[in-house]
Amino acid sequence: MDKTHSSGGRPVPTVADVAAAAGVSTATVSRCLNSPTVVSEKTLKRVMEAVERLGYSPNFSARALASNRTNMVGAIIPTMENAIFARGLQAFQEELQRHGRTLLVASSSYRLDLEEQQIKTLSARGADALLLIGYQRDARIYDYLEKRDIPVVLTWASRPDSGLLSVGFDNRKAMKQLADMVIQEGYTAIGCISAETGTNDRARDRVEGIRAAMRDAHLDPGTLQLIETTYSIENGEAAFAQLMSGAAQPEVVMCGNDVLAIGALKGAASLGLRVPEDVAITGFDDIELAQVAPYPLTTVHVPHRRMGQLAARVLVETLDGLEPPSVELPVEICRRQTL
Amino acid sequence: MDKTHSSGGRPVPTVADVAAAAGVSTATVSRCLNSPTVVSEKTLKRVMEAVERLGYSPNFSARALASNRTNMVGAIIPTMENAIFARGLQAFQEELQRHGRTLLVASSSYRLDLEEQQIKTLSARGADALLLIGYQRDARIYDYLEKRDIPVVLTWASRPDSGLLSVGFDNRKAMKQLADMVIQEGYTAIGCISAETGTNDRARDRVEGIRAAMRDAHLDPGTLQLIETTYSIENGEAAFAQLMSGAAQPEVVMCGNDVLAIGALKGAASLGLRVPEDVAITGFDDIELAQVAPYPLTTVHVPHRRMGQLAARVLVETLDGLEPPSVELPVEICRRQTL
DNA sequence: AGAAGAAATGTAACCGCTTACATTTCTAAT
DNA sequence: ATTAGAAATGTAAGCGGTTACATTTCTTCT
Repeated sequence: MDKTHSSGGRPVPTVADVAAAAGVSTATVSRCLNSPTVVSEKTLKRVMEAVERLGYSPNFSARALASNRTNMVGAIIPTMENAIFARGLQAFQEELQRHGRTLLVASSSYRLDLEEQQIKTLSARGADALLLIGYQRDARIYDYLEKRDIPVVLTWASRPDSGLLSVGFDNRKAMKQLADMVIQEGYTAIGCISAETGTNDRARDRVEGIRAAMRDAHLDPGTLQLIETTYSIENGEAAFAQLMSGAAQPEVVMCGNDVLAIGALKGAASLGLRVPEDVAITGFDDIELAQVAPYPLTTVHVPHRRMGQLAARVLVETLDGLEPPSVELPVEICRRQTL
Repeated sequence: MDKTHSSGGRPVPTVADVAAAAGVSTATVSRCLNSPTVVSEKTLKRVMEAVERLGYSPNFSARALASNRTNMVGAIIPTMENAIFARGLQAFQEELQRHGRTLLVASSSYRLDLEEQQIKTLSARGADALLLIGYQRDARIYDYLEKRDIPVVLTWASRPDSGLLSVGFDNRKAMKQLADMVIQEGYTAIGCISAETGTNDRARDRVEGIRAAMRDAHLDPGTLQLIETTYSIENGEAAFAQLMSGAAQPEVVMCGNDVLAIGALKGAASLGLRVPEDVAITGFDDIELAQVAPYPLTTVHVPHRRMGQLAARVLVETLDGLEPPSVELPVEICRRQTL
């Protein structure tokens, strides 16, 4: 297929065509498009008319090659199926769009090896900058990105003293706050359903927050009944059933996220347990589901949208040569009916 | 900043470096990477070792410029916040990834003008192909894309006879099927909460499906009580309240999607109405929410994941020069407790 | 009017890769 | 051994922009 012609149409115009049409050099056309201020009013007008008339739009790859910037920003998230990531990503994308950048997406399925692969793919694809979730990954990856001058923003976590740019919140502190409240209410037999803590720093930090609260209250953190499973309502339900069938039934089940908590809630219903009278349940994230559930869920509200938006802003500023500081966003305990 | 050097590191290697290291020409290096079969076993090995040793990875923009393909596929969806799009997009992305393509994302916020702008942006960014939602848009856009040889797949709808490639389902038929069932159950006073039908062909077709069912059953489609609103639980609740406060209260409220239906369900609860005894409610999409709602929702199940995956497959095939046919996916009525 | 300096524009090298075409090397048949 | 044809490799011309540097055209001041 002849790539300069579409079926029966005329060739796609290039700078040279515009330059010829406007009677100027290609350099001037380029300047009109990229820094209109350095060009005279008159030529600008003439060139822009030619651009309009020919329906010219600059070839992206050529521009990227010559200027060494793609204006694309990559995001690597575990999965868009999780509403929290979808929401954060949407806000991220909107803010990027506002700044003339385009979003490249890859997903890791919560696997560190796949994430590393995606990081390489997206940087090879020319992403100018990257958004990543959490902080846990091989140090060599950070080296690789630094060597390539690809700025990174970490989200969904906060590492103010790591030297890495982040826009997120403190998972440990947030969960500890919730656990403090739980313990304050008199609960001592605590169960926890978490995502896998081995490969997921957010999950690990949250569990750690519970343990810290227990220590503070002179409860033995060793008594925490922890079940790790993967993200789904069904798994939450199964884990809940398992917890409640153990020797020492917990009085409260703290879940690593709302989806697992909804599963626990379903589990309680099918075991005929009243919530919170027989067993209290808490979540994390405050997704839409949390408020619509049979019992409105007590959970931790995370400002996902704001996080995505700020992450974009911070990256764009970095690309513009500034050095914006990391941001730690506040979270809020939402006490509803399950505790 | 010196782009060939990172802070203190060595320059990023190019084909020329690899060629020199392996003692071959740049053409041979390129061939090793792109069509290893035409190169001799021995040189291939030598070149790949050099690639490995130098940590070479081809410059994306240069490759795109020279070969006129970016291996990026764009998707323009209303918003990722809607779980159905997030889910479909995730499947789309996974399948693209499997075929060595990367996903570019833009969002239109359900606005046709923004969508058009995004289409232009993504094609200017070099997207090799595009996924779009629905079929309603200016004919000139299809011309534009055809002129640029950018294949498109339409999803979330089915237009077998339009000449456009689509992987989707028939919204009208699906909703009619549900409405047939509703009418079969003896309901005649029908209300409907829909997304805006003016700019959303899926919404329009679904409402049309209800009307068609009414006509078939000799009910006057003019009696359909329709409220249009935008996507959110709150709006669904408000619309429901409005419907029920009218002179002729509907016996059943059919909603354009599950989110609106959940809102209606909340509305019913706060009005003290029993579902389905006092008023029946139906949804559309079968998102997770539908099964967890206070009353499990009667709705239409749409195979979002499968749609996203097939859309990717069809686009990749098209890019590979094949001419895959459009696909119309079956939907399934999920009768649960709200009807 | 003439000169100095600023502003606008032009020239052409370069970005890193692919690929058409030319050349060399190998294979196998005469 | 020779040679035609196939296979492997090399040469170099783009791809379509950007931008450093050179040149021309304005201003403005003496």
